[in-house]
Formats: sequence, C-alpha cells, structure tokens
Amino acid sequence: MTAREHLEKYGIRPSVQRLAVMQYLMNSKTHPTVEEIYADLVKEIPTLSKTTVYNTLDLLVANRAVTQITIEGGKAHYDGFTHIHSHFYCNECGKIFDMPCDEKHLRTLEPKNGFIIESTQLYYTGICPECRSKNEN
Amino acid sequence: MTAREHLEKYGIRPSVQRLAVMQYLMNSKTHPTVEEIYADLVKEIPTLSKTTVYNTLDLLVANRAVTQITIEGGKAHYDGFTHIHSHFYCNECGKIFDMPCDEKHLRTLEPKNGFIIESTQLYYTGICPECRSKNEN
DNA sequence: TTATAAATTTGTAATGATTTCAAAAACGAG
DNA sequence: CTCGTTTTTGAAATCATTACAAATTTATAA
Repeated sequence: MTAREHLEKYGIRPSVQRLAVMQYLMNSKTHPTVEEIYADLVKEIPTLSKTTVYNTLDLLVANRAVTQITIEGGKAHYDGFTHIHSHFYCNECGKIFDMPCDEKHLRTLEPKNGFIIESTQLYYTGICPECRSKNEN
Repeated sequence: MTAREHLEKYGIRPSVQRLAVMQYLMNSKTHPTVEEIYADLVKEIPTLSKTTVYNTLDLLVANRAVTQITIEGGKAHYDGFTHIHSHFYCNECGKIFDMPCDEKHLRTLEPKNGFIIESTQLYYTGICPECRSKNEN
C-alpha cells in the first residue's frame, strides 16, 4: 500500500508533508524519533518545520495510522507498522526491536470490565542478543 | 511489608528520603508523577529536593523495587505495586488504572530468541467507565 | 569520641523534547 | 480570481529531566 492510500484509508488529507512523514514511517524499521524524522525529511523538503512533523505525527496517531512508542520516557518513537506486534527495548544500546506477538493470546489478556480499549501496547526491556554477546567477551 | 523492609529486600540503604518515597508509593494507588510525589513529601520533609526524588526513583527502578510507567510520553509515573498487572490509561481524564493480568498468559507471549527480558509492560489506552458514562449524557 | 572517607542530599543551571501561538502560505469551493 | 478554510512555519515559551558541584549526613577506623 502506498503512503497516499494509507492516509486516505484513515481519512487524512494527503499534503506533501503528511505524505513524506507517512512514507518515511512505512519505509523505516527503526522506530524513529521526531528528531530523526525531521533531520532526514528536511533534506527532501528544505522548508519543512519541526512543528509540522509534530503536528503530523499527532494527527496520524490520533487517527491510528501510526503508533506512538513511549518506552523511553524522554522522547517518543513512532511506528508505521500497524500489524500486531510487541517491542523490545535494549537497555544497553537503546535500540527498539519489533517482536512477534500472538494476537489470540494478547486478546485473552484484555480486561473485560467496562473499559473501552482503543490501543494495546506490550513491550519488554532488557538486553538484546548483540549487546549480550559483547558483554560475554 | 513496611517500606523499610521493602528497601532492605532490594538492597537499598534506608535514608529518611528513600523511606518516604517508598512509603508514599506503597500507599498510593494513583501512579504518581515526580511532581506529585515531591509536592506531597515536601510537606513532611521541608528540606526535600526534587533532585532527590529523581535520584531515589532512579535507584528504586534500577533495583526493581518500583516500576516506571511511561505511557504518557511527557512524564513518568511510578508504581510501587510489584505484583504482575497491566495498566489502563484513560485518554479523556488521564488517569492510570491497575488492571488484572494473567501471569501465565503473559509469559506465553514472551519472545524466545536470545533477548534477555528484564521487565515487561503491558498497557491499554482508551476510555474509562466513568468518562464513558459522562459522554453518554 | 574524633578524624576521615564515602555516600547522600541539595539547589542551581543547563538541556532537550514538546507545546503554544500568530503570521504566512497553500488549498478548495464558488 | 476571490474568499474562507486548512495547513505550514518559525520563534518563543513551557516543562520534565539531567548535570554538577557544594553541603550535609552517615559509616568506618583509629
């Protein structure tokens, strides 16, 4: 699916900036921050403002076109991959990994008591394989 | 268990300030922020510094005596309730609720592929029952 | 106890992500 | 094209958190 189709699917008007941000997130596997998104996109769109990146991401998140990852307290990461999955945050290198996550099991965990669930986030923190093997040396 | 015992259990020296923070979190069911913890404790300990609250919480989290909740990107909440449970964040009122969470099912979701898991966080966002009934009026 | 070292606390200043806001620019309907 | 609406922009303000060095408290040993 193209970025344009993705935006339309969520009822978001496709401006140049919105398309660029959406496109960027769809291509990215690294869960970028606002800073990273801005730094890369300003190369393509020199007039781009960081505020626009913030506005756009807020809009995308509000319409569930992308997911906000708030594992690191300080700054938000964004994820354009919308299928169900969990995340792993490495305490050593700071990278965030996508993890498989069985949807059926995840669903059985949902509380059933009058709360309306709009989104679910599951994440782990610890040490990734790479940092682990570095430590063993 | 007393706050003092709790600290000792995690190998943390019990200073007046640390005891106060630990005690506060053990009594609290509302997942307070640094600001809230500080504002309340400074009444008891007038010389208390906000930096100390930060230091103490960092220490408690590093030793797993409390959990840091990072649902809201902007600021961290803290949870002194150490049994396994998930959280629910209400998008409307901003309150964070404790939710039951079946440990066995949560465990089956864990990825088994070389990642060393040190902590697990599961949370939902949506509308709480109270805000839901307000909206229906 | 007393001296000394180590751990902890404190307050201020700096940092950095995010928000606010009003003006400018782009867009869309008639 | 023109008017009204939406979107973007940039600068300034806000707010949580971190850095850091001085001051205080606590632990240790003579």
